[in-house]
Amino acid sequence: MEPNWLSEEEEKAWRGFVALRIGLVGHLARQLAQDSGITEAEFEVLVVVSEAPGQRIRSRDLGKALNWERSRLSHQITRMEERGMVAREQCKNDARGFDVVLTKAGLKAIQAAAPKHLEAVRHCFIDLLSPAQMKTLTSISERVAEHLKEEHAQEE
Amino acid sequence: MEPNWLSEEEEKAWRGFVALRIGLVGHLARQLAQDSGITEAEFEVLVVVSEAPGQRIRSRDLGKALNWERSRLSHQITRMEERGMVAREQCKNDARGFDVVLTKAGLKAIQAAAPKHLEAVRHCFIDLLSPAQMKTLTSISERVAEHLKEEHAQEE
DNA sequence: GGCAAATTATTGACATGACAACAAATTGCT
DNA sequence: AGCAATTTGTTGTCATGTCAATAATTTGCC
Repeated sequence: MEPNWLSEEEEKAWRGFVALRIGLVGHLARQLAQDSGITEAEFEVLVVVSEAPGQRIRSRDLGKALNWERSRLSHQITRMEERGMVAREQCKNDARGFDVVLTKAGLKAIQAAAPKHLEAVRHCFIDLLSPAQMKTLTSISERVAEHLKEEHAQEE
Repeated sequence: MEPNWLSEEEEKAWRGFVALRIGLVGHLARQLAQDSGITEAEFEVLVVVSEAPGQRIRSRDLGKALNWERSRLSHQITRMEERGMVAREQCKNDARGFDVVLTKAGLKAIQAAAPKHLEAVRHCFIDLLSPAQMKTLTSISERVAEHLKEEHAQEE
């Protein structure tokens, strides 16, 4: 099979994306750890739980919102429970399920972290983009997401 | 501090980027594992080493090319040595240094994996983008990379 | 030459995440 | 009701990555 190598433009776009992902995500993770003492994973969980009605959400739904594997979520919740950020409570209707509930400490943590993280995202990303660039990026994301969805649908 | 929340457009761009990064990278990693039985980290190392003159590169330079931490590279090379893909050899001029050398098995692995991975990158990303989108993405990457570089320079 | 500082690489401990095996409860079909 | 299939969640194991501590060597300056 003769590979159809990337053109120079394509190569630049691909390498750029790879560098962007690694550089930006790494930077934001470090910033979050330094400023707020929490990890990105913890931040993501806290955001979803804190936005849920009653600051309580069923594990299943949390997993869907984050698009995480079951086991990953389970491990993460265990760790966050140990750190006192969330608690597990039995689900009322379904004896299989658990609700993840925000604790006071968890609420404090997310309230302290969110504005700083938002500021970092603005400063290192959003504010660097023109409206046109932002629109293009959104359309790219949508296009790829759509494709991956189809791809994944075919596998089943 | 009153947070300056993201507008709808900004939110879409940011969430889109996050989803793009996770979805695409995850997909490519799985594809690489299934098609070629290697991880992304292994692939990256093999690419750089195989492109180096004599298919040999000093650990330090490999680290710079990949932009990896020392320890990460050291662990990774240890694992890949165990799997027979590369070997360590003493550096000639510098008794501190080691060259990472591609083995026959490593060469085979990268030769088998590269076209498939390239095809996956095309199919799931590059071929989905218009030339204009590609240019915009490149400019976004450059803009953010430049910013992060400045940011990082200030810290020192 | 000689010694402090920088460079290069390794190691161990720990956090995280992926995968597979498992357990328990619910659903759906007959 | 009854039983298989599905859903939900946990657990153990392993691969990977980060951080801090360490060791060996080279470089730069006097």
